[in-house]
Amino acid sequence: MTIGPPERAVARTKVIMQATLALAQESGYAKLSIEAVAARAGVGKHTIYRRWPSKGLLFLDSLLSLNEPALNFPDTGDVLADLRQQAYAAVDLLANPPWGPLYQALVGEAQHDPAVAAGLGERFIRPQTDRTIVRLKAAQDQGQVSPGLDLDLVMAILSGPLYFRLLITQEPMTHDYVDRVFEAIFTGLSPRH
Amino acid sequence: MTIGPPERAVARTKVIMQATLALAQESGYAKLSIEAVAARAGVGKHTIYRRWPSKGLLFLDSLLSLNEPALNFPDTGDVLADLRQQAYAAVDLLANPPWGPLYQALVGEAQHDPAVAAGLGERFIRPQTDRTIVRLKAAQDQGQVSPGLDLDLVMAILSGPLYFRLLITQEPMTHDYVDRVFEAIFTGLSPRH
Amino acid sequence: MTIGPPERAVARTKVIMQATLALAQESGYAKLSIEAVAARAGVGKHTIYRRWPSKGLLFLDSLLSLNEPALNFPDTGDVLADLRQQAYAAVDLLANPPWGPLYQALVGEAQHDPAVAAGLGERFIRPQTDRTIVRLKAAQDQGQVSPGLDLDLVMAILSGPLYFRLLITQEPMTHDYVDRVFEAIFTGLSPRH
Amino acid sequence: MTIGPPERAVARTKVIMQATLALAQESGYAKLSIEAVAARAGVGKHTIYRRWPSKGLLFLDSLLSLNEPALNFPDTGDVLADLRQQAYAAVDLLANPPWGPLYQALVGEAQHDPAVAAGLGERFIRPQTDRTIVRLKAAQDQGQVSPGLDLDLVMAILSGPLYFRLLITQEPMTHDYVDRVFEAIFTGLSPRH
DNA sequence: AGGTAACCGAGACGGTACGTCGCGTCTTGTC
DNA sequence: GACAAGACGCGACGTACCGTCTCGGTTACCT
Repeated sequence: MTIGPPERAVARTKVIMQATLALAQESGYAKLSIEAVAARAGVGKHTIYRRWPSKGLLFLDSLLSLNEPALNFPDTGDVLADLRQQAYAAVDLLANPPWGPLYQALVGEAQHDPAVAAGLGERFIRPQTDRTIVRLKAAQDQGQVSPGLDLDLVMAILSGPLYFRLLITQEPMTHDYVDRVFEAIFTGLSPRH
Repeated sequence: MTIGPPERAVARTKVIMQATLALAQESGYAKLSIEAVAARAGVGKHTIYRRWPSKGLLFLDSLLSLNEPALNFPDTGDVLADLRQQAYAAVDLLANPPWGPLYQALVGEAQHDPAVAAGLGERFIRPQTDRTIVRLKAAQDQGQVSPGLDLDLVMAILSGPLYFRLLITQEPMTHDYVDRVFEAIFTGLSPRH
Repeated sequence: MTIGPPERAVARTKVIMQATLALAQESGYAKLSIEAVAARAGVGKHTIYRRWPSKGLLFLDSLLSLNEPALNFPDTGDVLADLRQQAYAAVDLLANPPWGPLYQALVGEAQHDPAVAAGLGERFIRPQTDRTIVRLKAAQDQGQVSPGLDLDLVMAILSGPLYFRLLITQEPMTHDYVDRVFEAIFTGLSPRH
Repeated sequence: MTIGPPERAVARTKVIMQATLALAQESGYAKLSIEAVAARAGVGKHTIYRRWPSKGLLFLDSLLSLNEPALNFPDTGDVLADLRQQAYAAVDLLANPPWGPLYQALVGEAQHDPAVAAGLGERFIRPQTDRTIVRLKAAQDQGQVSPGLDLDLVMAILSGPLYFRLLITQEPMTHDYVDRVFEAIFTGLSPRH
């Protein structure tokens, strides 16, 4: 006896998401077309255009509809270990299908379409970052992290090398890579460390 | 009796590059079309297809044809200061038109087109990285950098946060941001530093 | 305690007719759409489809709902003069808005849609013709018209040139044209007449 | 060694005409679509739009590309007999497939689209009329037709009843009908004739 | 100097997809 | 319980580019 959006609409949305993901995985985002999504979903094109203004935002929604395997944000008391766990989880997600290639394409699209960039930022990056920052804040309160440190900056420093690998060098991301990044950053780059 | 590439071909290539850049700056890479480039350049479409196999590679070439303001890679003996200078130069380039938005679009395209990714890697990222590594190697030899350190990894750690800003959060990049990244990385994230 | 059609239904029909006519006059029959009629009339599309099976028949009804200015069919005893009066009246109707262009469009639609052709024949042409034939019959009885003559044929001969002008040459129809047609037909085409 | 339009273009035009006629005969003009013509002709839609601005004009051209079986315009010296022959020929053409239904649809379209009306007038009606008028002029010179008579008007009077039948009552057109029209017009409608 | 081959602009061409419109059918929720 | 509002599958619209393909009209090179 709850009130909400008509079930029909929900069902359409769902089938469209699935068709989008299926086609994106089969042929890649570049060859994805709204026409093909509509055909695959057994849906009129207008039903898609009614919900999404562009291919990019459709794709963003469909990717986010894959309920991410709950990137865990543990708090064991050891902030370094916890961050490493988060990084492992992120790598596990981004280095493997289906997320990996799709996410890469999504970030690519964000460079062409400001609306996608905004959506990606608000709906994926920001929440993800916030949860990391919660952990960092706790560590900061316990004196494990420099008091005045900009925690968004820490996020950028920890994530940056991963994105560099995903997007720029496009080499495989592994736990080992995470380990080496962490070691370099936290053990220090200078010989005296 | 000079030997070299036919001058006309060179001239044509040049006008195509210029047309590509002009259109990309006016309307953005997403709306760029080979059709429009040909029209703007006063050139047959075939003349473009003869030289470039795809829009992405045409765009890559045209961007690289902007002789980058020679990112300088100084060696003053102070490796940290030199790296910072490099970062400043990179930010000056990437944070401002025309390079900034165009480069962002190029990296975006590299996510959709492996050929662009390869070209970008070989012709821009790799050389850039190599020159940085030369400087790091020198520092390493002088004992200013940990002996066993993977210098490609250092590059990733230094560049990563900048790319994160450029591509993910899409916030403005400034010298101040570089300073804060360097301070966090080299002064250390833990309170004891 | 009166018996009759529900008044609300009548009212709704009326507003639909008006909307149809208004749109047809504004944009022409070709651009008329049931969608637009419903919107203009402030009525659900279903309400229209419940009453009319096609755009053509809706338009036919709406045109006939304009109570034609009672084409008069006089009987003054002079059949030629009376027919001429009828022709004048027809021209007055068909040569001027709103009837003129709308009727022309309706006849056009009748060429594409047999249902419209049938409706037009039964509900406009046939009654009109019948009333003319009544007058002709009287004249025939009085010996003013050849006894064996097919009066439907006479109708075709008198109307034909008017329709030719309306539909084929699409030149303006005037009383003068009627006069010239009548003179040629009744005075005769050969010089001996 | 003549100069003219490229053969390829001529060939395309021809195959498009044929596809248009085939589809129009199969499904009727109302259901004809440029999309379907393109598919049937094995041609891109743009190739059609490059040549014709509307479905109506495409159809007009395709109908006229059926080289009409040379409606003959004889001159035997007997103008009445010659006109009757012309009328027979017209009826033979318009009363039978393929011309009949297609021509009817074309005249219908002319009521919705001024461009079609103009084309029809200039490219079919006018030439047809002119040839009839040539015959009438000769008769007039020989004193078989009233000297001052508007010959366009004669054409309207002779054609009108045929078009009335084709378009309004939509009954079959036969030689017999022609005979009855001619008898009524030329023998006279009044009993004294 | 003339002949010929390569190159070029222009753009036609078969396609694919775009984003929009209207069809006729179907919910949904309101009055 | 009738009805406005409009979602829906569908088909077609007219447009934009794709990458390939003629088509003539210069170059520019080689006898």
